[in-house]
This record gives sequence, structure tokens and C-alpha cells, in this order.
Amino acid sequence: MRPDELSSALLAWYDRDRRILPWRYAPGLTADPYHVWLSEVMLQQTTVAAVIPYFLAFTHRWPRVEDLAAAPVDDVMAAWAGLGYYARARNLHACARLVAEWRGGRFPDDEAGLRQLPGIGEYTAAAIAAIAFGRRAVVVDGNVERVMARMFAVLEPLPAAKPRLKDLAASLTPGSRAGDYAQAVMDLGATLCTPRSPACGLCPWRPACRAQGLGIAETLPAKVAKAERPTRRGVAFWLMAPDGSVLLRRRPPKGLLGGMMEFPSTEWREAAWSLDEAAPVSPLAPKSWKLLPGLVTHTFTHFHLELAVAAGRTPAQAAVRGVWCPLDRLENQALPTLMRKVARHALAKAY
DNA sequence: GAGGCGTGGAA
DNA sequence: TTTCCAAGCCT
Repeated sequence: MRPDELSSALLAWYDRDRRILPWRYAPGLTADPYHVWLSEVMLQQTTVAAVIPYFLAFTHRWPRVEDLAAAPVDDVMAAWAGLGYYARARNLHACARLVAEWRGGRFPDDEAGLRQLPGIGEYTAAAIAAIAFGRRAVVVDGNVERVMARMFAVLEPLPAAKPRLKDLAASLTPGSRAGDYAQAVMDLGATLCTPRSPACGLCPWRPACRAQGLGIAETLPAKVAKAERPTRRGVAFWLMAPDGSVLLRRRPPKGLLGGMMEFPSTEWREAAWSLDEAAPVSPLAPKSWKLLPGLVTHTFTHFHLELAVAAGRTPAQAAVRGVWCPLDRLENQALPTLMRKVARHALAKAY
């Protein structure tokens, strides 16, 4: 099949089986660049199912990019809490401000302009240019890499194969219906050409797929093995004041959970901590610590974490770095999932 | 360019 | 339980 026959077959499949998603527009309607941008950033390394409720909440609370730009950054961080990769939320807010203040609320309409904005890399710039502005752009995400590796039976492992896979994607990208094609080829990877058990029997590209012909579709793309994740350990401090508020502090703006709130804790290291060793690290020294039974476990991209929780009552809201937060307002804080686990653990075991 | 950076669902 | 990994970006 020629490239134009392949793109036609894919678009026909897409027109027939198009998934309904909150950020997806019906044929003929022009997509809102703000919605396209917001959804694409949320979808970076994140599943559709996880994104949907966040997308609806953000667009309800901040209907236009100017509204998002006007919001305090911590409101945005708190609204993003639970979605992960928190640098995205900071970049999202910074990008909204740039677009609102310097561009009158209009996003750049080509890849080069989009690429200048924080949080918009090669993939996202191409996706917005195609979906929001109808420009031909070679959109290459993990789905497209997988589809191309199979279509052309690319045996070279990722990430070394990336340049070749992009060239192959470009060879199939049509000049018309740019946005539909971009979404179609990603949908193909997301729904049929899946990492495991691909549904080759339903695939519009099956007749042209070399890996399918060779019977090796499910084994592609090849990837270099990842290093295994170490385990780190720490002690988190659940400090409660007489009025029932607990002590939170903000993490440094960059790095792990950057800019998010946390319960104070020891360093996270490989060796386990004793309570005697951990206690001096606490920002406050209560009369006595109660080491709660059990551990909070959480897995990040690069390591596992086991957090013990030490609970203590302080005589007053001592002046320390951090904020005292009433229990009924913890939910509204920019607490990542790990710290919500700590709170749940403490509330279940401490009293 | 290789590693840091979250989370939850599926197998 | 463990492993994999999902519409990547940044340094």
C-alpha cells in the first residue's frame, strides 16, 4: 500500500471508530487551542482515564487561558495534585502567563513558536500545531513509535531507534486532515496496536504491517533494559497542635515533588532509621513520639519508598518554617499522593 | 544524551 | 507481589 492509501485507510477507520473524549471536537468543528494544549500537557506520560477528571475540573474552574494565568500558582499545583510530574503544573502556569500577557491569549500557531513555551517539547508542539491549527506536523509519541516499529519491523531498540522511527512516521504523514491523522495514528497505538496482545485482526494497516507478516508484532519495539529500582527509607513527622492542625511545609521548587506540600521528614536513604536517630531531624520536639505501626509505601519512577510515620503532639503552634493546616483543609492543599497516603495512615493509626 | 521526574491500572 | 508502562519534558 502507498503512503496515501495507508493514511486514507487509517482516517476511514478513525472516522468510523472515533473515541469520544472531552477535549476532542466533532468533525468540522475547530478545536480550541487552550483545550488542545491543556489536554496534551496532561496526557504527557499519563493515561486518558487519569486525565479526564482533571481536564474537566480545570476547564470548569479556568475556562480560558487568561483565567488560568490569573490564578495563584499554588491553586494550580493543588488542582494538579495526584496527577504526577509536578513540573508540568509549574510549566503550565508559566506558559499560561506568557500566552495571556504577551500574546493576548493566543497560542503560537506553528511548531517553532509553540516549542518556545515552557512544558512544550517536540511532541506537544507537533500535536498542537496539527490538532489546533491544522498544520502538517510529524507527531511522534510512544504510540507512534510502537506503530512504526511494527509497520516497518524495526529491530533496533529504543531509544536509539527514535530518529529512524520519526523518519518513518514522516513518510506516512499526509498533508491534509493533519489533526485527525495525528489523533488517528495515536489512537491506533492506544486501542489496537497496544504494547501487549495487539488486535491485529482489527487493524486497518494489517496488510502492510511487516511485523505482523513476520509474526513478531508483539515483540516490538525492542527496548534496552532499565536499571532496577532501589528502595529508600525515611520517617515522616505527623505533628499536631492543640487546635488539631498539623504541620506542613513546602518542598523546594525543583526536583522530586517540586513545589508541592509535604509532612516534614528525614532524608530518604537506603538504610532504615531508628526513632532515636530520626527524632532530632524533626522541626519540633514533642514530649514524646509515637511510632505508628506499619509503613507507607510508594513507588516513584526511580525508586521505592518506605516511610515510617512518627506522631507527636506539640504544646502550641510553635514558630517553625512551615504552615499549620487544619485537618479539614488538608484536602485542599497541594499534597501529592504520597503525602495523602501519609495523612491517611496517620489518621487511621494515631488516634 | 542519559537520567530525573508520579501515578494508578493491567497482566 | 512485581513489573510494565501511558498522548514527554528538561537538564
